[in-house]
Amino acid sequence: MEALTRRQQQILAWIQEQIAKQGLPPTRAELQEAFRFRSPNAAESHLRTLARKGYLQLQEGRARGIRLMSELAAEMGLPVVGRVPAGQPILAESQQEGRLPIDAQLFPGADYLLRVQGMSMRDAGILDGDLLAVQRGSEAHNGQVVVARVDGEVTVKRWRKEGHQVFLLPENPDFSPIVVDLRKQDLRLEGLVVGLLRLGGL
Amino acid sequence: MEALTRRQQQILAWIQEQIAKQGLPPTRAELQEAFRFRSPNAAESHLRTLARKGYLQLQEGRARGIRLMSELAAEMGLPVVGRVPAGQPILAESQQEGRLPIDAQLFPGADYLLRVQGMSMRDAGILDGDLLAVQRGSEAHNGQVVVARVDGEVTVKRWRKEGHQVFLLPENPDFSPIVVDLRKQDLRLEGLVVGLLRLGGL
DNA sequence: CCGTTTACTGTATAAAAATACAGTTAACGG
DNA sequence: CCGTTAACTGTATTTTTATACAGTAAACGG
Repeated sequence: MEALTRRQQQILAWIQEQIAKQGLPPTRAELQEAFRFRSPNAAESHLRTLARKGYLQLQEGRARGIRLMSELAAEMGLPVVGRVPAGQPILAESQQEGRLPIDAQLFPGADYLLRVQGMSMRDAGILDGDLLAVQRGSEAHNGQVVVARVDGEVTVKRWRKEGHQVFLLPENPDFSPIVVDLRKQDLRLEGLVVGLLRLGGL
Repeated sequence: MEALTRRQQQILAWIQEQIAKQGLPPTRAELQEAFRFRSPNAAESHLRTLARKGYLQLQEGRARGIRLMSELAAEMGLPVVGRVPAGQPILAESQQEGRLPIDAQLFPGADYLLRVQGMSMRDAGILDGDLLAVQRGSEAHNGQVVVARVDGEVTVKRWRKEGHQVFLLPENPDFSPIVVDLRKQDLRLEGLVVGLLRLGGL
């Protein structure tokens, strides 16, 4: 996204503040008043610039027809990803079950929701069918619950790295740890689990 | 707050929907269009009525100057309830930790979020610190996970009723079932667990 | 150096939006 | 049964609001 000048940042920030405080986007005249412009066109052209740079959308002919893009993005919620076939990228359109209207602030940083299959993380309170909020990333600390891909298969496990070996630890004594030798096997860290959602009762 | 007629409820609901979907309160003309009124005054007088009854505020002379009352605004999302002292009602203001911006559609029917204390439901995937979405109600089927109050204490357990006895079953062998004889002891069913939310990684 | 962008002033005007006034019909409540 | 409220129709008239057009001055970028 194209960068903003200091003035443009001030104006965008003020618009965001107005929406938060007043519950309404401002008019050109209100923007003019707030910044002591002597011409409504100063407001108009700032809005056009912000729209051109992709920070907001203007709805023509509508009073207060200003829509922040951040607002639009937040409204889209998070995609829900189901079974991921070996080799397929996680966010492939074909794997998406849909979207859930989740506020971006709820799981900060989350990129998608992954439906859990199996009971290998049972003792960490992660059950079959649960939705995990996943933040994409390729680095993890030992002990974090991660989404990883070993030989094309996507799995959720606790991460432990020691030298050239990675241990993907289940949290269920019925399952065995997966040991990956990075010199011999392919391992890809897809992301970190940053939250969990279970819909419906038990 | 004064009650609304069915028509007024429809109109208020539509206004709320518009604000959520469009990011803007509607104009009189948009309300007229949506409900196929042949006069803008139909919209105007409905708005006045809703304002008079305290459901919204009209800012005169401002385009789209409709503001849902703070109570309604505050009621967006769900309240988060923490430790509930014996005897206190669950939704007592003093016990609320805050609110989380959760879309009503996410956990249909949920009235509040209850923070779990302890590990008695561990094997049902409910861990200490988790948030349970609770639907208030005083009836449960055997096998459902419920929020109940025994002798003033709030607890989360699996429900089983047999005649005049209720078994509140933990899901952790380290804990013992609570057996309540309805003829001798006080038991109140506070609600059903309809979802679970775990914020942050593990 | 010269074209482009930023950041405005100043003046107009058409369209959108709020809002007043005058009615009608049906239901509701005492 | 009669006053009141709800739920509208129909017409007008301001105010707000968006937005076009014509400029200016300074900064920026190659």
